[in-house]
Amino acid sequence: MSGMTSGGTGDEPIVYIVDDDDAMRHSLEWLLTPLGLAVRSFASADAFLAEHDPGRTACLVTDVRMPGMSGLELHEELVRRGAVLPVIVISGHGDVPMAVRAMRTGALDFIEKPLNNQLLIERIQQALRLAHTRREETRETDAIRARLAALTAREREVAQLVAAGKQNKAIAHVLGISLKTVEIHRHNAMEKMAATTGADLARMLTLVGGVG
Amino acid sequence: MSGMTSGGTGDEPIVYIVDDDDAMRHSLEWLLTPLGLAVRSFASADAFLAEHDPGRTACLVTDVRMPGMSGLELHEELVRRGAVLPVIVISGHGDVPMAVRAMRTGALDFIEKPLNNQLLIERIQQALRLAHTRREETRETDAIRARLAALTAREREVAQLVAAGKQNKAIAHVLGISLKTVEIHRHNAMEKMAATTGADLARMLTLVGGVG
DNA sequence: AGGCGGTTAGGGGTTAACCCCTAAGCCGCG
DNA sequence: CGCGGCTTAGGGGTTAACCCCTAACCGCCT
Repeated sequence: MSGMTSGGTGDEPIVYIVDDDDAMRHSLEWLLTPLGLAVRSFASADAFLAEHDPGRTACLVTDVRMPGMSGLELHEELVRRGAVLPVIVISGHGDVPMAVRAMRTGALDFIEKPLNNQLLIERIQQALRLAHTRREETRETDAIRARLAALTAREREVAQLVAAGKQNKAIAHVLGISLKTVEIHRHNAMEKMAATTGADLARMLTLVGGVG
Repeated sequence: MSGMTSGGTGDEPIVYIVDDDDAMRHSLEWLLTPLGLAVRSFASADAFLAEHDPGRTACLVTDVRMPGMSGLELHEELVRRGAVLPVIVISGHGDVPMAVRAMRTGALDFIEKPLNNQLLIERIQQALRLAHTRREETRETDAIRARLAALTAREREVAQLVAAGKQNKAIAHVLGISLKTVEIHRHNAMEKMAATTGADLARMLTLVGGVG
């Protein structure tokens, strides 16, 4: 469930900025762009949610206090949506409970204004590295999921039983079909999944959560 | 690397309290004990580090400001030591950076004084549930590690190659020994590891990080 | 010196996995 | 209606895995 949105090759990392304050957005753009970072900024959480590309290697820098949806609510909404992009929350009038809430939601950091530019840049670079790592980690599982989706229903059933270490005979008994048929499905599944051995198949399915 | 300390059966969860303020410690004891919770309190981080049982299902409630090692330093030291117990940090004079630091270190929560007893109890119960879950998760891997340690060097080598999906013939070639010998080691390894199939073995070794 | 655990190796047989080929019934789509 | 994809199934052969038994060599400890 990641990385299969917006097929473009746009793989350079991007920094999303969400802040209702025009001056702050521009100031951040002026700070980050010279570093060779791609920046895309939004004046509201809704604008960000509507227009950003969830499939991209990116991080988000969001202010807390904004008209409409707050930065914290935006963060929580992203988590609800299963987003994986690292989030840095900034705030002009933050307090401890607010910071704790942001961190519990999974923010990489909660930074108070006035911003320490050096610290912010460091965090953003850390966030992008993290985004890249997560992307790498999901790359293989995405490929596996894609191949898994190409299996027929029967092949998937057989594949799961194979991955569980059952032998063909047992699988045939469980599914109420012939040993020969199991061998066919097993072979097709292994081929479609590009698995060399049964252990390979098992590894792939557990990576994807095929056991449940 | 967990749960193999202090062999006692003491499996009822315990709440560790670290605070230099006698009144606060006693107040927490009086709050928690009536709930049926085992409580053990310490007046300093050093005392806690010296006397607590790292193998136990437990959580830690620690104040930040204390003579000697602070609560944050204690938390960081525990993380360095690979501890897995959930930590709740409480503070009378906390600020945002302090809260962020605690949360980044992995605290479950950072709570300001005066304490909201109901909230604290809730968090402690959540922490103990989490500790229990983590313990369950490490229980199997601990058992696997123990069985793995009972293998001879040769058996471990063979087991890893088996788990990698290699067939006996290939393993024999790699190790420069006879197919027969591989079969013996394989059989012994499977028996000692209580694995029914090669896939089982693979699962165990990856759980323990046997591939890395 | 004898015993014990680890490593090595073979004989011989059974079962399971894998490979190639054929083939039939079913269902949807052009 | 025929074609293709999915599922079903068998024949027949090769290879690999698994099981039981014997047996040698080495190092270490009693």
